[in-house]
Amino acid sequence: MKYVEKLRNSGLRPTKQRLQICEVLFNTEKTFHFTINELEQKIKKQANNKISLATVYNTVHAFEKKGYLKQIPINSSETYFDTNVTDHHHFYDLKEEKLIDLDNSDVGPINILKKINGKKIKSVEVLVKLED
Amino acid sequence: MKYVEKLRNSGLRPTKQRLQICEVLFNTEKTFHFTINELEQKIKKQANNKISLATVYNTVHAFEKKGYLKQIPINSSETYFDTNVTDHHHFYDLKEEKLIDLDNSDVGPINILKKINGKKIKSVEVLVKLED
DNA sequence: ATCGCAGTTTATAATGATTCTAAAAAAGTG
DNA sequence: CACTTTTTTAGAATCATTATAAACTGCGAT
Repeated sequence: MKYVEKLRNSGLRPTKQRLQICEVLFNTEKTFHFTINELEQKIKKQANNKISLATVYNTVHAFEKKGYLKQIPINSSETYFDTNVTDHHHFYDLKEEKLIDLDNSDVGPINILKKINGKKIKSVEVLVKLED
Repeated sequence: MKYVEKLRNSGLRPTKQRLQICEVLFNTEKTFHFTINELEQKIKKQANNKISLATVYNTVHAFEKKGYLKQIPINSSETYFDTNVTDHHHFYDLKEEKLIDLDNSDVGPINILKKINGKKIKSVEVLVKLED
C-alpha cells in the first residue's frame, strides 16, 4: 500500500480505516472539496463498508494537523475541507452553494502591507463570493 | 431616535428591541467584530435589560440581509459578524482567536483573473492567518 | 382613540454538526 | 505470545443555531 509509509512517516499508525480514507481522499486525479458527511458517503460507496463517524472526524482532523488536508474558511453549517493543500483560493457560488478552486495564478500577487508585532503570516486565503 | 428612519426605510418596524440593538451596534466611534453571544452580553450590560436570544438572532440576520452587518468567513464554532460593512479584510490571530481589521489599503489591489460564466463577483475577502 | 391584523418577540423545544466517553479492538514491541 | 499503547466504535453529551406557536406590538384604517 502506497499510503502506509506516508502515515508512518507522520507518526500515524497505518490502520485499515486510515488507509481506506487515504484511498478515497488522495487516490484521485483531481483534488476536491468535501464535508465530513460527504466523505462518509463516499467511503460507504467506494469501499463498500462503513467507518464510524467518530473515526472519520478523528482521521480528518489528524490529516489536517499533518498538513494533508486544509479547512476552507467559509460560513456554512458544515465545515469544508480541501484535498488541495497548495496555496490557492476559492470562489463560492452563493446560489449553488458550491466551491470552485482559484489557482494562485488566477489571483494577482497579494501583498499584505500591515504588520502585527510578534506575529507571522501563516496563510493568506481569498474567498470570492459569486452571484448571478 | 436616529435609527427609526433607517429601519423604516428598509422595511423593518422600528421596535424597541431593534432600536436597542442598533444603539449597541452602530452608536459607536469604531466598528467592531462580535458573536451572537458577545452581543447578547453587551446588550445586557449596556441597556441593562435582556432581549430574547431568538430576537438577537433574528435581528442580526435581518440586519445582515439589509446590509447593515457582514458575516466574516472564518472557521470557528461561533459565527462572527462585523459592523464594518465596507470592503475590507481580516487578520485572524490563531493563538488568541482574535480578528483584526485589515483595510483595503493594507492589501495590494486584488485582481481576479478567472471568470465564471454567468456569475458576477459579489465580494472579495482575504483572511490572513497569524501565528507566533 | 379603538380595532384588527400582519409583523415581532419570546420561552422553549428541536435540530444537527461536532466532541466526548469509556469499553473493545488492533497495532506495535520484545 | 504477552503486554502496552493507540485507535476505533457506538452512543451520549454539548452547544450553536433554528423552529414553534403563543403572546404582544406597531400601525394603518375606521
